[in-house]
Amino acid sequence: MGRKKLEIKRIENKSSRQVTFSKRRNGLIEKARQLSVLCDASVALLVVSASGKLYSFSSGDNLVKILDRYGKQHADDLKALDLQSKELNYGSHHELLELVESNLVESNVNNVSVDSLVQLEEHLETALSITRAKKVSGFYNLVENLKEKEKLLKEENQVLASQMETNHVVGAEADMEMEMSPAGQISDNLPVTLPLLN
Amino acid sequence: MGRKKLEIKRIENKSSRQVTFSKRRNGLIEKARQLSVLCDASVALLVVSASGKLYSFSSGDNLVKILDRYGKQHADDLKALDLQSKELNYGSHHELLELVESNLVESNVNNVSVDSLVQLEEHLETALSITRAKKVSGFYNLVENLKEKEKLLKEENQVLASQMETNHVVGAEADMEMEMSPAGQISDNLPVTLPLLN
DNA sequence: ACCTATTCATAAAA
DNA sequence: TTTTTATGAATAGGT
Repeated sequence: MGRKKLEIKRIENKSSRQVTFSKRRNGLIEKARQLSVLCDASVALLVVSASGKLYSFSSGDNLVKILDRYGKQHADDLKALDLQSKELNYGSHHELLELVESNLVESNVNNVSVDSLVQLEEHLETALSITRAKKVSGFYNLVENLKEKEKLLKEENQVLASQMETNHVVGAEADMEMEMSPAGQISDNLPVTLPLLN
Repeated sequence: MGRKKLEIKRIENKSSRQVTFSKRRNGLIEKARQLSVLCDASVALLVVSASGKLYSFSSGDNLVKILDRYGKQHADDLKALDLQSKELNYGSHHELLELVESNLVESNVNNVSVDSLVQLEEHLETALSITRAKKVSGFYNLVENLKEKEKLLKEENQVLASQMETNHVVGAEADMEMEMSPAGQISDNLPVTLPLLN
């Protein structure tokens, strides 16, 4: 939207690249803000210039809230995982965040040593790691359980199948169709409308 | 930039808010892409709709490095989830971490303003959020697949069981032990050393 | 930074 | 949702 149409490829001229970056970055951040306001959405935007400077926007709610919000969509699954109440402990995490915020506010943007900030950051990271690790292990447990169930069900199928074969021999009657369907493949052809077992 | 000037405040009409969200979200993501290409910048954008859907863009693309960093022990699982190539894009996250580290080291623990540290912390949080959100959604997919498998296998069991019953009637022979083991309990007594099925 | 000619994004309507 | 179209916004190139 300028004097000329600009191809979307890396701008070679360094100074105009710099200028464009500056302009478009501001525009992008403003657009992000507008989207969050107009549509009541959570938006987080992060831009790192080629020279390494960082710029960002994040809609009112801090990122913890954004995550929570994303999580609510899957509340039922989380409930199923039983991760929401006891295993996960957002308490300390949250307290840390508050601590950081209040410290930074009270300090009036100075007075706090860089060292203590670094320490706070480390604490934050630790809290995040713990939280994350617990969540991940919860997922892994769920997945393990499901895999185990799957395995057992397949074995059960196996048993039933051979049982049937025995009956075949004894009863001298056969259902050829069944023998054409090895246990490992039957599932692919099953109708999806059969009633579920417990 | 439409037929009318739009005030930047929450759009009350639900359907036009939805439409606007859809359009502006696309526009924002496209702008983010353009900025990253034109100016050789790293950009990460995360949007969560009011209804909880997650949309994101991120410009980096060195997933392999992140995998190393994130933990080799999870590499296989991520591979199994098929998250490593397209869906997940940990590039910017990794770059950010490196950036933060180098910034903090180079600055010799002073010289960095509190503000910029705060900003760095926010950026880190953002990167973590994006990474986490994507990982979580990957897990959900895996879990869904496994549940579906489980369902099909149970149905298969049902079919086999009723098939057996039919044979029973025809063959007039029964294996009492089997009838003592309802499907739901067999699993508890199975050895855990059996080879895993595919 | 500021200035405009242009191109782009998008509000409203379908 | 997607398309169309009229119009307001963003911005490329200059100063």
